[in-house]
Amino acid sequence: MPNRIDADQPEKVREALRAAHLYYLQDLTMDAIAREMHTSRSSISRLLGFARSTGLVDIQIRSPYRGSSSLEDAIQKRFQIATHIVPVPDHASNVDRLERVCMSAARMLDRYLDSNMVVGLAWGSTLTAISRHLVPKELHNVQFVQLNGAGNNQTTGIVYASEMLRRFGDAYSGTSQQFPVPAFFDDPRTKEALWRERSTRRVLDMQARMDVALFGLGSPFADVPSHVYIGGYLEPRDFEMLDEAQVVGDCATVFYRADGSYRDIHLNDRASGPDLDQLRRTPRRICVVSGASKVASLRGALAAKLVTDLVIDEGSARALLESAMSDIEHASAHMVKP
Amino acid sequence: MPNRIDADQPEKVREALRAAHLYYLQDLTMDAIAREMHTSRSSISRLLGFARSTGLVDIQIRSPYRGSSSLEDAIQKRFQIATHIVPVPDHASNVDRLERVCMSAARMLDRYLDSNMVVGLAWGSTLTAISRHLVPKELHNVQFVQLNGAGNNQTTGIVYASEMLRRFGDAYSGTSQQFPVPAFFDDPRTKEALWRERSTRRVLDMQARMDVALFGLGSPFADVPSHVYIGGYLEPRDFEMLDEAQVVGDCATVFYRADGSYRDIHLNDRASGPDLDQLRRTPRRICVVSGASKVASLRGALAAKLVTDLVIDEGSARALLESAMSDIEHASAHMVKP
DNA sequence: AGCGATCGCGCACATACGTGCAAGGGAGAA
DNA sequence: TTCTCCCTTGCACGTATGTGCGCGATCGCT
Repeated sequence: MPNRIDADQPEKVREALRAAHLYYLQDLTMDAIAREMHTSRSSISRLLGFARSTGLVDIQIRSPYRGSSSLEDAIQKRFQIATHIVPVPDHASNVDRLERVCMSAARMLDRYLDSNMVVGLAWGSTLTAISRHLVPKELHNVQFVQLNGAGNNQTTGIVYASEMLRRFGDAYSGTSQQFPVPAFFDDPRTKEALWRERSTRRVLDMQARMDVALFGLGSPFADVPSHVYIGGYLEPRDFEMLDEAQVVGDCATVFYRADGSYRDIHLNDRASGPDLDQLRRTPRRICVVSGASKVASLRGALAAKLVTDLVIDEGSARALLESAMSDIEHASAHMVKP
Repeated sequence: MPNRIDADQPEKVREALRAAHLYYLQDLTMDAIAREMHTSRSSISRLLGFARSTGLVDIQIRSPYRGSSSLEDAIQKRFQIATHIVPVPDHASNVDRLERVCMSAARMLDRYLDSNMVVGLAWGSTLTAISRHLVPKELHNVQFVQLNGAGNNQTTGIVYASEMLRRFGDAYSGTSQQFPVPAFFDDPRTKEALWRERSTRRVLDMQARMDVALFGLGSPFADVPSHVYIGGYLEPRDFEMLDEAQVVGDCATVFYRADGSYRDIHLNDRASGPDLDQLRRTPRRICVVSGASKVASLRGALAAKLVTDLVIDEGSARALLESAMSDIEHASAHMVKP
């Protein structure tokens, strides 16, 4: 868990900066720094840990302009989106994989955020995992807004959602706006009514003004199906409808098909997530995907043009490309013998 | 010494990026990375060293908006320049101090540089030291140009100057333009004549188009007097002239007084360095100073408005402020009893 | 093909680093 | 004032990391 935000202990921050400067810019050993700063080596070790975890020290990996991974390049070319591949061994468990992708995503996130931005956050296991690994950055007037409700008929889920929002707010000194509605309504008319309420409108307006949206994807076929599918949010007959409608996944509770279509999926009328047409007006839409079982869902999201920036584990990236390749083969096979 | 530039071994770079990602973004131990990458732990250690030294991993210290060091703030306010204080213990030797300031400066430098820039480099012990600690960064079409000649009546100094330029060029994939003239001419007319030559004009034109200038300062009073004063560049009667003219220091062989004046110092007619009026048209002028014995020189340079960004060791920064404070006291003492 | 030079790799050792634990010290409450 | 609680510090230990050295592979030259 990251240390408390730094604004309150100016003395400690100064010492941490000095130690960090000596360690990272002058290559001194902690021992030498301890002598210079008249304290023990272990205190310096802790001080440096503090400096890292509070973002005073910022460690970035920069791929020398796109020559880094041919996988990244290939996806970039094929789908026209910026991609970050997260190296994860193929034999890693799904939990491990998610954790590692989200840790990497969290640490790359500050490249995308800046002061005065409105940032939309989906609610789900991906976002929760990311929120645990954020590295603070000093920003002003950042607003985080929840994209989809978290409640179901058993729990409001609000504690988890608000915990996640709080962590984002803490890390970037921003404010956060909860969206205290159920993930899915039983009756679309309730949603319509609530959507006209001014308190709801405030959230929706904020969503409409987003500069960045951050989300994972759901997949009904995933080895670890997303919250949405197992949390008691949907009834058996809802699942049947999903099946009939050939849904391959969802983004913040809004469902889509393999070809990216979604407008005529009735379940979406009851979903709390943002209208995807509107989501697409957000300039940057960062999608974090972990696990090859989500590739079908991802392809749907890509077809729907929901994603501008993708963070994905290596194995899934490979699977994504392969599935795209085999499409082409099928297509051309289809063409040569009509 | 930094590793060779990375463009030539794409495989090694890819591995280094992967290792760096796993180490810095996912917090794995080198041991774990070695297992994932099927190699030995020591190879990973070396690979990470490579990644750091080639700038694939970029470690920055960010002061949370100006709350960092009150010294930095104070100098900022008093002299209207951006300042970076380098922490160095007071008892450090002059060589140590220079080395550490220059290492820090080198590692901060990439903040200032970008593609397509023209960068002027003075020639002296400060710049040579900086050049030894540069961290590479992938840029395009950067041009480095030498600001002052290096030759004297005993040696051309060209090998050292070109070595320094080469290191800059290597680190930022730029080209470099030497300035193969003596530091000081014996006869100002020779300089005038040479300055009309087209080959010289090319260099001077480039200097006129600089986006960034990087230089140390000379001081005739410094504990370790700068190259200029001990390298056999000046005759005994030149020193007398400096004394008479009340010179306190030089920037790239061009001398100035405590009040910042320099136009009427005749020695400057024979100097190879840039006209200071012209230097001041360069948008960013970064000055690196190490050692309190250069404070008088620095004050002259500040009075002449030669500096927009200052990198200085802590002790000297303190000395600079104190000297400025005592001026004010004297001034006000003068005012209360006229 | 044979030979030497050169490079990269892993081993093993020395050093540097992170962290549980107990003691010290300061702030707040009684 | 005194007691208590909590936070911070340094110690000691185990782990993680850096590096000199020797071996084997590779490349180029004759």
